[in-house]
Amino acid sequence: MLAVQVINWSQLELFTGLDAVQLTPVIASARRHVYPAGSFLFREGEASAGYFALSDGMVRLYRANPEGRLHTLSLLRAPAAFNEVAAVDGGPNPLNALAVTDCVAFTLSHGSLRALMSSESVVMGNALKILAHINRDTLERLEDMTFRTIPGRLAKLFLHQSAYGQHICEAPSHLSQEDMASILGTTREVVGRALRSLMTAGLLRKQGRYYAAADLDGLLTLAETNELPQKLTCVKK
Amino acid sequence: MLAVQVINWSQLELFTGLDAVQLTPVIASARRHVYPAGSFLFREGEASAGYFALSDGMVRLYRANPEGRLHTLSLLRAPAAFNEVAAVDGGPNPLNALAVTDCVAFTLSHGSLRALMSSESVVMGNALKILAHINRDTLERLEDMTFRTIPGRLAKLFLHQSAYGQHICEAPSHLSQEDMASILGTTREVVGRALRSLMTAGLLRKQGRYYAAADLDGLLTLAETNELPQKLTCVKK
DNA sequence: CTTCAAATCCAACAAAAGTTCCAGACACAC
DNA sequence: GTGTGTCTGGAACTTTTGTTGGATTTGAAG
Repeated sequence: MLAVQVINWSQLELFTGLDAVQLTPVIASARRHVYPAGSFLFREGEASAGYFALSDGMVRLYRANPEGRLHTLSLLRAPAAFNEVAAVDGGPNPLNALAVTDCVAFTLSHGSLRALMSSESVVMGNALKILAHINRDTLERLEDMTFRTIPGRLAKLFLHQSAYGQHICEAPSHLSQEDMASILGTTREVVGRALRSLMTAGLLRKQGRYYAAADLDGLLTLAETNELPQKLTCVKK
Repeated sequence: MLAVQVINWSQLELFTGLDAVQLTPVIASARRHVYPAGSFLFREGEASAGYFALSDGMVRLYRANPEGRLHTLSLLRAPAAFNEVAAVDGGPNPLNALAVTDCVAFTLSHGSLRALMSSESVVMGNALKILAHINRDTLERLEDMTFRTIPGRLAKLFLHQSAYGQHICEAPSHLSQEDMASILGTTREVVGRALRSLMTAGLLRKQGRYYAAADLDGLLTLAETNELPQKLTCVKK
């Protein structure tokens, strides 16, 4: 942590297409922040914290209900960017952002971003693409919650070829049951049960402490139909 | 239907702030379409149908699962606009759009919209606001599905002071149980049960054929906590 | 090696949601 | 009127999910 944390602005989606000169005002208006593990980068409902570019560490974006159950929308590892919605419209942050590890982030206020967007229309175009993309992802999450059972969602999580996009940085095998539960919007016990049933059905197998996908076709079927695929007892004959 | 259907472009959120001159290319690139009741304006997954401005009729935006259950995201009455996400990024339509009644709509292709946005940065700025807003709404829907029980969601639907935003054009009292079910992401029977239990709890009452909100505080409590509020048997003493 | 905290396993139970079924009510066309 | 289709009311049942509680394993720290 002694090394000065830097960030490659031009590889953030919001600033792709800008040359070194155009990036100067971006860098000038960014502010660097450090967050110890367990602290909040910002909270849901608070005034817009602006655009966040994470240069080091890991962050959880989530919502919580009054009883304390979490719904983790994203689990991000640097480099990553988030809070684009509130950065763009200046409204309250839609999510809580918690530092899972010690973090370093560069931020741009809503005002700075607006200025940058109006002087560089490339940035505004990038923002448009980003928001459209977030929209599609959120809608997919909504569909999962509406139509998929928990084993189905779990299967989808294990398929993970960006099934949950860049929103979840870890392979599910390295997530705790608690984390999987909060990603799937349920509780730890239910995830444990689902893991066991997927294993006895042969879709997952245990590698050491962790589960690994064992039958990709089966997982896909489960994710799409909510049904465990029928074993073909006689494939040929 | 003999009258030529027109539309006031400048009162659409995407084109607010444009004067008559600036609106000329918008009008020039728009195309008028007529859809009979029961037909599709566009389908989920198909190539971007572009931006839709509904000038007459009523449209349902929904997703369906393989078993045929519907999730209605919006039920819109003219004037209204939709499919902004696919119009902006040119990707496939995220939802199905079905004409509930005979409809007239004006459309802008992804290409035309892109051209308009690059020549009039006001339009791009408006698009940005719209996408951010849709995002917040979708996220709220997601939270509802994650944390709220069906009676809770139903209570929220009845509160309806834009609880479901401009996405649902009818007051819940005029929606069929089937429609409410597809808005809440469940089935007709479950909605019927929830309606009865809300009525016996005194939160709704029946006015003729329809249900009406009877206890706004109670509905609010239910929507927020998933618990029927405790009747205070002795308020003063 | 011992000890502690966290993560896991597992069973039994409770509650919520989904399903199936059928009987009325109502609206509209004939 | 009579039929026909849609919408509603409601019971009984199944499945899924949530909850509780205790036993066991694991990994890291001492």
